[in-house]
Amino acid sequence: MRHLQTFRLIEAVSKAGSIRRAAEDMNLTASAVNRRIRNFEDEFGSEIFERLPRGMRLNPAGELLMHHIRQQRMDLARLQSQVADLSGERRGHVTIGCSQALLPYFIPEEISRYRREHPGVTFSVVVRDREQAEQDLARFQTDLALVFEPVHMVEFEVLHIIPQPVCAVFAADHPLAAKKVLRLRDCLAYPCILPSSRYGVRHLLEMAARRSNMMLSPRVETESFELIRHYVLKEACIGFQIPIGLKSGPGEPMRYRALSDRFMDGGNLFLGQMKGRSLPVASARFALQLVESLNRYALKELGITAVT
Amino acid sequence: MRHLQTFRLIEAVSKAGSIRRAAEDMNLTASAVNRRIRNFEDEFGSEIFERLPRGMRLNPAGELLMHHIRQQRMDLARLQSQVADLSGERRGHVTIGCSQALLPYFIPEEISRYRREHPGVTFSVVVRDREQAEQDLARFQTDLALVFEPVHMVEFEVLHIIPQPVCAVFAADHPLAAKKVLRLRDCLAYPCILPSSRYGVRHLLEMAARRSNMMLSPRVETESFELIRHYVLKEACIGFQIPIGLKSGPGEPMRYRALSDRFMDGGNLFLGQMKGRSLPVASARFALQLVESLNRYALKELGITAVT
DNA sequence: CAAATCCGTTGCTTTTTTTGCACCGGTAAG
DNA sequence: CTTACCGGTGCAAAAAAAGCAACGGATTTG
Repeated sequence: MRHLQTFRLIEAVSKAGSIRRAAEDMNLTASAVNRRIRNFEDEFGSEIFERLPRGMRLNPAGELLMHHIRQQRMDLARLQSQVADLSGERRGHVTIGCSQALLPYFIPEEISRYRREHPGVTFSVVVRDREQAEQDLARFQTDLALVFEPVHMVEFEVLHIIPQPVCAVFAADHPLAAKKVLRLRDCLAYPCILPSSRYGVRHLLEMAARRSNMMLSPRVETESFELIRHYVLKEACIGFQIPIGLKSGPGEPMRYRALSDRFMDGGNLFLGQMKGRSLPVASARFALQLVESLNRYALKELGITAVT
Repeated sequence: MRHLQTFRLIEAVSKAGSIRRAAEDMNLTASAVNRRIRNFEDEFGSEIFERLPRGMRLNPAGELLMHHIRQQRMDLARLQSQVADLSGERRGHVTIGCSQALLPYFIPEEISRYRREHPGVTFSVVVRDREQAEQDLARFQTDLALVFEPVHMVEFEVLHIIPQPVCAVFAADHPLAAKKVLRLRDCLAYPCILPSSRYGVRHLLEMAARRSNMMLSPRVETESFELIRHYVLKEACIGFQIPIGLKSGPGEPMRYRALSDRFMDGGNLFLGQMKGRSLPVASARFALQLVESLNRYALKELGITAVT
């Protein structure tokens, strides 16, 4: 869009850190970029960059402006989405940030189901840990976030919550498979593989271990939930995950069971958006579908009628 | 601001009803305006005007866009206000729509008090009945509205409420001045002067009259509260107003007393803004001061600690 | 029914704005 | 010191926008 060019330049400069680099990125000369920004600052009534000897950096006014720009851009996108919706054709693009646990079953199923009804809608799925997911929302880089135990920044608006206990994961022939009730202590008797510390599951495990005076000493520590799921099939060890990312059944080589331990808190899976934003039509509808599906899941798998 | 020129043109066309008239208003030729709008429609992805034989009119998409434009413009103004505030100098402009009753005492006092502390802030006061006041808010033409008994559209966000009983107003030498308790029936025994029907006071009076099987037959009907206040001094008749627009005291030639009648409901004075808007710094602070003052007023004059 | 009026639109020229290029002065690092 | 990189500026070229004049269509008016 033509009249937003100046905003794009400002963003480019703020990202590149200098006019010259930004100019290169945008296929312009430094002088053109320089002049546009100076003109804008004049009209705006205030400088928005600090001129450092090595380049430019947004000053506080610029930070405010940057937020306005992103907001404005998103508003425009939503508007266009509404207008497209007005003419009957349901088109649009949904960007969702979600944690790894949703990747194997939940998210693919949901997207495919949504696209079955609205083939004109496309999706971007970005995998983020709970902290990044919220930052992305605040920067308008995603429409929705579906994360386990978010850090709960102020700008996160919760659309739905379902509980997710921490589950132990092991091969079907593992000794623990015979036990009816699993405590953390039982699991730690065996070697284990854990997600790294920035994930919610690890956090909950650490807290439980501390409270019951135990130590977590993983054989393997990893960022990848997928690795965990596959690793427990190779070596007789215990992994930990949340149930929404797992599948049970007689044919599955893997078993899982929720930990039942008075020191072990369960976590929650949050669906949320940027506070106060009104989402594009497609994203809003997809969020509605997610809420409904999460409810159905909670009822079926957990026997719970979730709140909100 | 340069890059908003297209938006201004769109607004002008929508207001003027034709490209040619809009072009004249904006000191341009029709062809220039026409081309800008067509270009914008191309980029936007949808037509925003209906081409009628006698001119142009916004279509639904255009209406949505128009709202976006106004919102966006206001956001920018708020941003600039914030930035100005950042650099220490408190500057800005407050636009408030209010009903006539606030004009003689309340609003002048409040504005002058605010400006005593922040001389850099300027004000626009527009006098509106309750319906217009809310429309202005929705069109981002005012920041705040202070009105008696608004019609309560969905977009009105209430910032504060204080109750205001309907009061009878008469000359100090009027027979009613002797009575301790005033009922509507007492007043209607005398000739009266009433505000016209779109005002809240008249509305409440009508309802009370209907419920008690009486008729309102005003000698004079007027849009002007000021006229009412002065007229009761000339002819021995009764006017009706709300107390915040009245002044009592031994030196005053005029008396007023709240109607105490089981059929007569009191009304409320509402301070509100457009739902979901975040106001410019100056307007937000002024709203805060108004809330505080209204509270003080309610406590002192009405003996009430108001809610919210 | 025809003339007049008002509308949006378009080809072409002119004006204005924006960009590119070359270069300046200044700061920081090697 | 030299080198490299930075933001800023004067001037010419290029691109975008505006003005002008005219066209075709629809409505109103005489």
